[in-house]
Order: sequence, then structure tokens, then C-alpha cells
Amino acid sequence: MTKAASGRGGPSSPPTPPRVRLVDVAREAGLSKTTVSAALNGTGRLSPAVREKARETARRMGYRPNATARQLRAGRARLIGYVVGEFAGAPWAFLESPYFAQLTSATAAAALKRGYALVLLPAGELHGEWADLPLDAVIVADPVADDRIVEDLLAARIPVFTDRSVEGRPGAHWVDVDAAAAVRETLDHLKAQGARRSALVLPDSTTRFHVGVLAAYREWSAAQELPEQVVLAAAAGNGPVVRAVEDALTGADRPDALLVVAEVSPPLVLEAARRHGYDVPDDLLLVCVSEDTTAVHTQPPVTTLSLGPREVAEAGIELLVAALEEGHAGPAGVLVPTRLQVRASSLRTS
Amino acid sequence: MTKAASGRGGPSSPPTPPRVRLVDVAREAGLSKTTVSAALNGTGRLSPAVREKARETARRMGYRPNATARQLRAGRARLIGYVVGEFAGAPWAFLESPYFAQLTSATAAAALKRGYALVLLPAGELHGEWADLPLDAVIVADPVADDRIVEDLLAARIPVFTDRSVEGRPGAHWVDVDAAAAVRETLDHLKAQGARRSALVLPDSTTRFHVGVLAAYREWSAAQELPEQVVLAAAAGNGPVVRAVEDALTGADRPDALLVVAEVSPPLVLEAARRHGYDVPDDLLLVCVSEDTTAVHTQPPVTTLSLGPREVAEAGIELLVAALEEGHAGPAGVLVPTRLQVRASSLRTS
DNA sequence: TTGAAAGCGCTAACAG
DNA sequence: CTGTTAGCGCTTTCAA
Repeated sequence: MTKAASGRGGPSSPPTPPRVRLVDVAREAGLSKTTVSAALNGTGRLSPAVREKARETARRMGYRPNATARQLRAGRARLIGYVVGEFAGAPWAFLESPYFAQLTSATAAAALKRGYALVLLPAGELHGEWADLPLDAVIVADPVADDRIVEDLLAARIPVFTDRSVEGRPGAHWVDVDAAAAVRETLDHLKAQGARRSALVLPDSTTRFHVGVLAAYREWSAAQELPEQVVLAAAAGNGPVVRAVEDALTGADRPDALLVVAEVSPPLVLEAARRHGYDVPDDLLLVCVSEDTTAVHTQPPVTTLSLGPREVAEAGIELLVAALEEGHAGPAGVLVPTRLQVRASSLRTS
Repeated sequence: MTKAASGRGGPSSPPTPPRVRLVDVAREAGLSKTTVSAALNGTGRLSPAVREKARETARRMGYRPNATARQLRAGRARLIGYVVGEFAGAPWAFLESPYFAQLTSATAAAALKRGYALVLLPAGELHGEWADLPLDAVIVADPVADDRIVEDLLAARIPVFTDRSVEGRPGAHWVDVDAAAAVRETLDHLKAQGARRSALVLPDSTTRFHVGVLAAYREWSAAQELPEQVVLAAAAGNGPVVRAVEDALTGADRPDALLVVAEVSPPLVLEAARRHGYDVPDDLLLVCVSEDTTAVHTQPPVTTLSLGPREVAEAGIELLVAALEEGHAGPAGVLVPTRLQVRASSLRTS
């Protein structure tokens, strides 16, 4: 009694009064824990009078259930970890890319809609942060080849959700875009507009997507018997990518079309082209893989290949939640289509 | 025995084997829960031999402590909620703004460094998501005047961390930038470069920052006896802000300097100025409040006023963690300085 | 219709 | 130096 009355605080009574617990409400209302719990959760068969009394008392006392205790009972925390693998060097830079910004926010929204919250985690070195977190699963967006995170997670028996590279592994689910189809569609479009020397700019990355893009480009060029010209950007970010674009533009073979598969500000690419004496679209057809909304507002507007981060997120979370709640009844993965948004920058004016 | 042996799964044994618990390790190692717990946590005084045996057994069995049970014991979940209030209409758009992208990632990084994980929450309608989450505190970035979220959180006795508008409220902590000082510094700079008609473009928002900027601009203009010209953007986003910039540029009074206090792509502003016959910086000095890295890569590079999201995050998390762990010993709030990055767009060429 | 009691998995008093 | 025991706050059989 005295112990309870003296509070559960440590030394020197803390400024925060002890939280109201279920048992406090029960005592106050002259009911048992069970009854109050049932009343609040709408379960069990209680008389309306009792139910109302319990609810009223809880409200009056400002009772809020302890989420941790509920989780322990339920066996799940409804928490999903979220890591972007691509930026292992700068573990937090990813949010500055419109693609990942949209992917992240759409993922969080889709998860929350189904009652799961997203926890932001860093890529790269600090593996093991997740050890102290009650994560029901972890999403690894665009893992790079040398990142052990997927292995570690799988070894720890935490369900992993990532790209198609994990296909077939137990406990692993995936969602991916069809990089090859997207590249083919784009190059076909450029060819139809008259391009004969389409150059490709992409970052020097081991992401499944970038590897797939490069392979598809080479394949397409070979099949069409058209020359291939690839310039690798040393790193992500506007600076290095713009430099790579300039390299492509000033190379021995003056390209007549440019496909930029790296997050870069479209207006900056346009400006770079102008600086080097190209008129877009007359001298150069331009397509950027980008979710950047500035593409619509440039002069001319820039054609973009959208990877549909919102669709990826929605499809992915749906699959993940199904797997989590029904013991992977459905398929382990799903492919989401890309969208080529044709605008003036890749339309022949003739 | 039989009960334990038959597993704790529901109907039709699930594909996932039951997780290894502390008690399983203890039994296997022929020790007690306590001993294994102490061995794993490095607490207590155990013989090296026993400690090693416990650790080895745990490793061999793939034991991972149940984070939820630990949280329940500890009384804290080391989880911090994160909401951006400004985009109540589009609860997830904020990540697409470089400022919030950096603020968010820096906050997550700073929190994680101190052992706290960040949970992404949506602004606007869906209040109450946090009810089922064991949040130790919630960060509300840039709340808008009509958003009840801060009130709700405080009423639920969840520590809130936000901007200075909550100063003095118990349980509320804040970090803020000195909007007035920043505006004065910028306008002084423009005046020193010869500007006499500095126009201001900012979104029609009730954020403390935007309200403060407008007030400071008016005050400065009055004090300097210079004309004031303010154009409000109807909404956030590149489209509406560029339109507002164009309005400012084509207004009755042709401005000789422009201060854009809204997230907008700097190259787009530059292009808009050119479209309307301005040469930057000869006819128009330009300063954008922006964290967008494209500002460095334009022709000319654009002067930016950086709100220092990384510093805001770092200072904020430090304060918050101190408050959480020491019963708010330190101050309730802190002011972080802004940084004017002067580049060619606001430098008189004469 | 309501209540007592068990137990989720862990840590920390307190005995031995 | 090690083990037994009592909870953290909740939900849920099961018995009254």
C-alpha cells in the first residue's frame, strides 16, 4: 500500500506523475481489469450501463493504453524498418532524391493505412541498430551488391522486403520495376523520333536497377545495330551527374539523344545541353529517369521515365502485409510497370 | 511439457518456427534466465567461464532478445514520432522539399546516434495514429496555426518537440531559427548591393517561420523607408511558386531584387526571370531560401539563405534526449542561426 | 454478465 | 557467484 502510494518513481519524485493504468481505471470505476478492457476494446458481452461507466471513467482519468504492453501480448509491434541501401556511403542522402522521397513517403502512408508504422534506418555501416527495435519486417530499398544487410536480416529471421535480387529466398519478398522493358520502351521512342546515336548516362552503382538498365541498353543497341555510348557518373548528386552529361555531350560521337538514368535536376541538364551548343529537342532528344516535378516547368518540358514510386510502395506494402498476416499465402514478389511521360524535350519538331 | 513441446502457434502449425527465448537458452546451457541475461548484458558478476558458456549457447541457438519485452521492462520504447505540420493538405508531400528531406534525415540520424528511432507520421487528418504506438515523444516540424496536433499530444501527456510557438508550455520543447534576423541580414545584403525595391515571395502559410518572415520584411521596409512588395504563392510546390515569382516580376513596380522564401527549384526561378526580360544579377538580384543543391550549379549560381536543417535537427535532438532522460534539466528551447550563402546571383557586377 | 488468474519475454531485487 | 521470484501493463481463457 505505502509502496504503491509513494509512487513508482526513482529517487527524488519525478516531475511527471505516474501514468494512469488499466487497473487504476478499474479500481476507480469499481470494476475489474477484464471488464474495463472489454468495455474499451468493444469485445465481450457487457451490459451497456457497465460499458458506458468504464468508458466514462477512462475518459475522465485520461487513460491511454500502454502500447508496449499490448505489443507484448499481441506478439507483434506493427513496426516496419525502412532502409535505403543505395546510399551506403552517405546513409541519409537518399531522401534528397525525389524518387526516394516519394517512395519513402508513399511507403509510410501505405503502411500506416494498414496499421503499420515505418521506422527510418540508416544504410551502410551502422548495421545492428534494428537489433533493439521490435521490427515485424524490414524494407530494404535498392540494396547494393556489397551490402550485407539483407543477409544479416534474413539470418536474424526478420522478414525482408526488397527488390527482385532475393527472389526464391525464404522469408524474402520483393517488388521491382521492369528495368529492361522500360529501357526498351524509351529507346524505341527515341528511335521513332529519329535518334540514331542515343547515349546513356548512369551512375556507377551496383543497384539491381542500374545493372539491369545497362544490360538492357547494350542488348537493345546490339539488336538494333546502333552504336552504344555509355558514360558513368562517378557518384550520385547533381554535380557528378551533370559532369557526366557534359562528358557525354562533348564526346567523340556527338549523340543525338540522351537518356539520363540518374537522379538529376532536369533544368540543370537542359542548361548543360545549351551550354554545349545543343538545342533541345532539335539537336538533342532528352529523356530523364526522374520523379522531379521541375521537369514539367522547364522550357521545353522534359520527357521523364517515371519509376512509379507510389505504385511500387503501394504494391509492396500490400504484399508485405499479406505475407505478415497470412503466412505468405500469396506470391513472393510483384513487378510494377514504369511510365514514360513524353514531353517536348523528346519530340521531333520537324 | 506437451503444451510447450507442441509449440505456441495457432491452428495449423505456422511456417515460422517459434522464436528462441531467453528461457530456452538458459535451459540448453543448464543455467538460469538471470545468469544468461546478465551474461548477455554484461551486468552482474559472473565467472568468465559461465559468461562465455551463456554467450556461446545464445549465439549457437540464434537467440535475439525480444525488444518489446525489454521495452515493457524499461518503461520506454526509445521511439520518437515525427510529423511535419506544414503540409496538412498533402500529408506526405513534405519529403519532396529539400529542407524537410534534410531535416528529416538529419533528425533520424541524430536520434539514432543516441539510441532513439524515428517513426514517420502523417500530418493533417489522421490524428490518432500515434495512439497505438509506444512513442516517448513526438516531433512536430513546422506546425500550422489551425492544426490541433500539438494540443492533442500535450493533452495525452506525450512530450512534444516543435517550434518556438509552444514556448512556456509544460512538456513542450522547441528549436527554432531566427527568422527576423535572417530576413534583416538578407535585405541588408541586397541593399548593400544596390537594391532599392526588394520584393518578397512567400507561400500563404500560417507557419511560424513564414509569419515571422513577413513581419520582419514589413518592419525592415518601414524602418528603411523603402517600398514593400509582397506576393503570396497560392500553395507550395514549384508550379504555384514560379507563378508567384512571375507575378512579382511583372507587377506595376519592377523590382530590382527578389527574395523567394518558399521551396522552389532555383534554376526554375532563374529561367522565369530570363523569360520576363531580367538579367540576373544585372537587372535583378536574387536570393532564395533553399537547401536545394542545384543552386550551386546554375549560371549564375544562386545566393541562398540556408535554414540549416542539419543544425536544427542536431540541436533539437540533443535537447529532446536531455529532456527525456534527465527530466528537463536544461533549457526548454534553443535558437539556431541561419546562413546566408552569397553567390553571383546577388552580387552587383559593376 | 462479470471477475480471477495466467502469462507474453524480459530484467532486477533479493535470497541462497 | 548463481538461482528463485516478482513484476512491467495488457488481453484472454476459464470459472463463478
